[in-house]
Amino acid sequence: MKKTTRIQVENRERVLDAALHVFSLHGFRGSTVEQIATASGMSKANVLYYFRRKQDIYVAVLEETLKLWLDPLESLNPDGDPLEELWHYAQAKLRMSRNAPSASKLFANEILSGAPMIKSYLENELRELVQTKCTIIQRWIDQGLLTPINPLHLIFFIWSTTQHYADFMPQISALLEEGQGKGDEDKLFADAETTLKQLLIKGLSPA
Amino acid sequence: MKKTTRIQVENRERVLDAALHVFSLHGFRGSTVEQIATASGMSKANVLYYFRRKQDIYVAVLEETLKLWLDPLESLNPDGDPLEELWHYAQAKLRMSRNAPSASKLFANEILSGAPMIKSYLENELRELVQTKCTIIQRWIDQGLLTPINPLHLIFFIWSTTQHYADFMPQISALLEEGQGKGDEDKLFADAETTLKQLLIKGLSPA
DNA sequence: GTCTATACAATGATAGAC
DNA sequence: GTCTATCATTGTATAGAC
Repeated sequence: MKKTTRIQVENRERVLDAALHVFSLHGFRGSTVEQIATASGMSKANVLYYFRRKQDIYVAVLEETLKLWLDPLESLNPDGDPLEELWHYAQAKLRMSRNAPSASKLFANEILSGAPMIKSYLENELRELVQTKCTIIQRWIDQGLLTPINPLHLIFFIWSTTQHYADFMPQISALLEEGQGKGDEDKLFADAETTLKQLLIKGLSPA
Repeated sequence: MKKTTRIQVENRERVLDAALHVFSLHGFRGSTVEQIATASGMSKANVLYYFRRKQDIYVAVLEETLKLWLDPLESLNPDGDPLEELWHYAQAKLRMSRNAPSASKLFANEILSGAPMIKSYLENELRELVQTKCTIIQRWIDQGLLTPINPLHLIFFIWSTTQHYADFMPQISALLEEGQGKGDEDKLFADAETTLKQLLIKGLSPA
C-alpha cells in the first residue's frame, strides 16, 4: 500500500505549476522534461520520479486545467435574461484570458496539434455540455428573446474573441500604441470588454 | 559563383511544402527535421543540404506565408462602404481559414510561443499597416458611417473569429452534430459566414 | 520513500563521398 | 552540385544508491 507524503504533494504541485508554464508555450512535443525541471527548480531525474513519463505530466496538467477552463459555460442560466447571461459568460471567459492565460494557451497548443489527448473529452463531455447550452439558446430564440442565430457558432464566437486575448497576447502587445493600452493591462482589457459587449449586445438583440 | 539549378528550385519547394504542414501542427520546437524529410519524401541529410539549419527552413516558410496571410488587410478601401469593406475583409479572412488553414496555424504556433521569429515584423511592418487601417476606421466613425467602436479591437475581433475556423478545427469537428455540418465543410463554413456577417453588420451599423 | 547516475534513443548538424 | 555516413548533443526513461 502506497502512502502519500506531504513532500510528495508539494513536489507534484511544483512540477505541475512549472509544466503548465512550459507546455503552454511550446506544446507537448516542443517541451522537454529538462525545461520543466529547471522551471520547478528540481533535477530532471527527480521530476521523472514523481511522474514516470513526460506524457503523465502533460495529462495531469491538462486534467487539472480542463475543469477550470470550461466551467463558466455550465453556469449559463436558462431562466435568466438571454443577453445578460451570454454577456456574463463572455465576460467571465475574457477575465479568465487575463487571469489564467496559460490555461488557454495550453488548450490552444493541444488543439492546434490535433487534440490527440483530449479528443475523446471533446467528443463526449464537452459535446454534451455544448449541446445542452445550444438548446437553451435556441429556446431563447424561439421565444423571441434573441435574434435568430446559429447557437453553436455563437459559442465559437465567444470562445474565439475572448481566448484571443490570452493566446495572441504577444501580437496584441506588438500592435499597441502608447495610450492605447501599451503597458496598461487594465486599459487593454477594459477596451476589449467594451468592444465585445457592444458587438455582442447589439448583434444579438432581437429585431 | 553559385548557380541555381532547376532541381534546386524543385527540392526547396518540396521541403517548404512539407515544412509548412509539419510546423503548423507542432510549432518550431515540436517539429523535427526528420518529420519534414519524411513528409517531403527526402532523406533528413538531403533536406539539410538545401537548408543548412532547421531554423532556416522555418524562417523561409514563415516569410513565404506571411505576405499571403496578411495581405487582405491591405485592400481595405477608405472610399468604399464601411460595412461592406469590413465584411469583405472578414469574409476573405474566413475563406483563407478554409483554404489555407496551415498558414493560420503556423502563425498561431509562432505567436503562442512568444513570436520569437516575427516579433520585429509585428512591431514594424504589421503595426504600421494596422495603424493605417485603424485611422481609416476611425474616420468612418467620425463621419457617422459606423457605430463608435475601438478600431484596433474591431480588427482583433475579425482576426480571432475567422482564424478560429482554422486553428481550432479539431475542436469544431468534435462538437458538430449530424446535420450541423459534420462531414459537410460547405455547410459548416456557410453557417460560420452567416453568423459572422450577422454579428458584424448588426453590431457595427450606426445608430 | 526520495533522489541520482547512467543507459538508451532521437535529433540537429557536418565532413566528406560521389 | 548532389547527397550520405557519421558524430556530438540533447532527450526520455530506468536501475539502483541513499
